[in-house]
Amino acid sequence: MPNETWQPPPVLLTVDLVILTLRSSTLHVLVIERGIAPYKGHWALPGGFISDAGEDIVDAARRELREEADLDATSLHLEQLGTYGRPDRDPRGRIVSVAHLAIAPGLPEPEAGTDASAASWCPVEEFTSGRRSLAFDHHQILDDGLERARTKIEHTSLATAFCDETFTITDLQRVYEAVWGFELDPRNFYRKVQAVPGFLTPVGSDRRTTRGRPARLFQAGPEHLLRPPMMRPLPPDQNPPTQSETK
Amino acid sequence: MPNETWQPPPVLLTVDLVILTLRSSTLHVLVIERGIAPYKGHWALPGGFISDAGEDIVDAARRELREEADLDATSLHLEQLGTYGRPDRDPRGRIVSVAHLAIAPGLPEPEAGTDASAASWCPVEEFTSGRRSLAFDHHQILDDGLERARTKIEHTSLATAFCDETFTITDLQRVYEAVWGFELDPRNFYRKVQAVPGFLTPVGSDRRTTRGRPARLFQAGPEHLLRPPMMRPLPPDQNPPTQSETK
DNA sequence: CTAGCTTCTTGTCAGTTCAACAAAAAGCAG
DNA sequence: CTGCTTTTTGTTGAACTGACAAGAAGCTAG
Repeated sequence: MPNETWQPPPVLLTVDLVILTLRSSTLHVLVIERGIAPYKGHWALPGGFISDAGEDIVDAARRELREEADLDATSLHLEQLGTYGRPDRDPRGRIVSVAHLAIAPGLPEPEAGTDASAASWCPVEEFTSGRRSLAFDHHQILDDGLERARTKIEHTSLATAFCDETFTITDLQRVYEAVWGFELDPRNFYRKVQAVPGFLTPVGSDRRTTRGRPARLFQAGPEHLLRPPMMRPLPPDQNPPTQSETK
Repeated sequence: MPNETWQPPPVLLTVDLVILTLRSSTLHVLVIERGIAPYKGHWALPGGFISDAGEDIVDAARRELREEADLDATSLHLEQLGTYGRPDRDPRGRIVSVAHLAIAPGLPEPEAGTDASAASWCPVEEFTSGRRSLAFDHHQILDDGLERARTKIEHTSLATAFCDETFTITDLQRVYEAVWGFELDPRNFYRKVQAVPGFLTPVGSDRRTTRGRPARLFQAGPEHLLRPPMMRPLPPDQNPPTQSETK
């Protein structure tokens, strides 16, 4: 019970970033090699302290995005993921981190930031498989970010955030396949995405070609919520009882 | 750029709670009348400061749930909603709040807690309609909590958290209707929920009755993710173009 | 104790969607 | 032109959806 003299204990606030992108059809996350203690020399998610008492949290996330990844937050998707405050998560003391999820299209190779000795894109599979590990509770944060991405591309247009301004339907399919981790039928995918009102806007008869038949170009449509959603099939180990079988 | 002497600014951390329940088929939220400044005498969401530097955030939420609402957190749904840290959100200074969403079944009339002069269930419609207002940015938090509930009962079993241990399918339908704000066909609803594998487990031939034919009793099943999801129909103002019309 | 009322449960049926596969279209390389 | 790749359009049977009818199982009133 708080008495008259009790004062709430102050904590230090950081932002951490799960920045995802697609490189050669594989899902990558941006990680840094820590240049300072604790966990010096280990891999970690980019992030840092709130810079001053007047800085909004999302502004801090945007700033770190710029400082540590040289990415412009105005052009890419950024959302709050969750707040991680286990008392023992940081050996320096009570440090609470507001994690964010960022989705970036394409490519630019990142540069080392202020307190990171190296920053690089790494396939997420390196971490989910356990081959590489992350400092602090960043493994948990990454898992939560991936799960958020997996479920959110089901019923929102988030997948378009992985693509450039204009893209083909096959480009979009690569996003779904990389995030979900299995392949989809191109013919059914092709019609399904176009059947969702407001998901995609065709950009005038423009096309682009590499090897096969040229593909139509689209851009993200006005609708953020996908109805009907792009439901991923259940894992193949489950035998889904159909409504008729159940009766 | 942080120099050698720079120290991250400490902030004060609070937890706030959006506690939802159903009373006579209407969605209610628990609000308190603030007993202390700021906003003394205004309505607000229950919440409070982290009690000490070693308290985990979710533990703080559980504690506030007990202190301010006399609810046992072990038996009800509690999840993190989001973190609100606009620099000007609290006139006392830089106070960051980790909001949580709690779902409670039924009934007990709450009692006034430590720094709340009154606590009571209030229909959410009072706030969403603008008839009543909330202190701080709690209106935003409530809106976010409601939206989270609306979308989450679509593809998770969250709706069962509004019900008692055992419940009828009509009970469950009332939850969906209250949260979504419109009525559903009982006959289609009846079969739809039972067609989702793992959503409901029938409890042995038990029944219960008030006026009509006795209804079967169920309890929450083992599955947390609903496949297929309980999709709400789109708002009636939209004319959904069918796939065949689109072609 | 039967008629009527309420609520729960099962049936039915047409329109729509979905997944799997075939096939056509459109470019390029040789 | 022939073959190869990739994109786009068709087809088809099974499954799901939403709207509604009808039966089942209690209670209450007369």
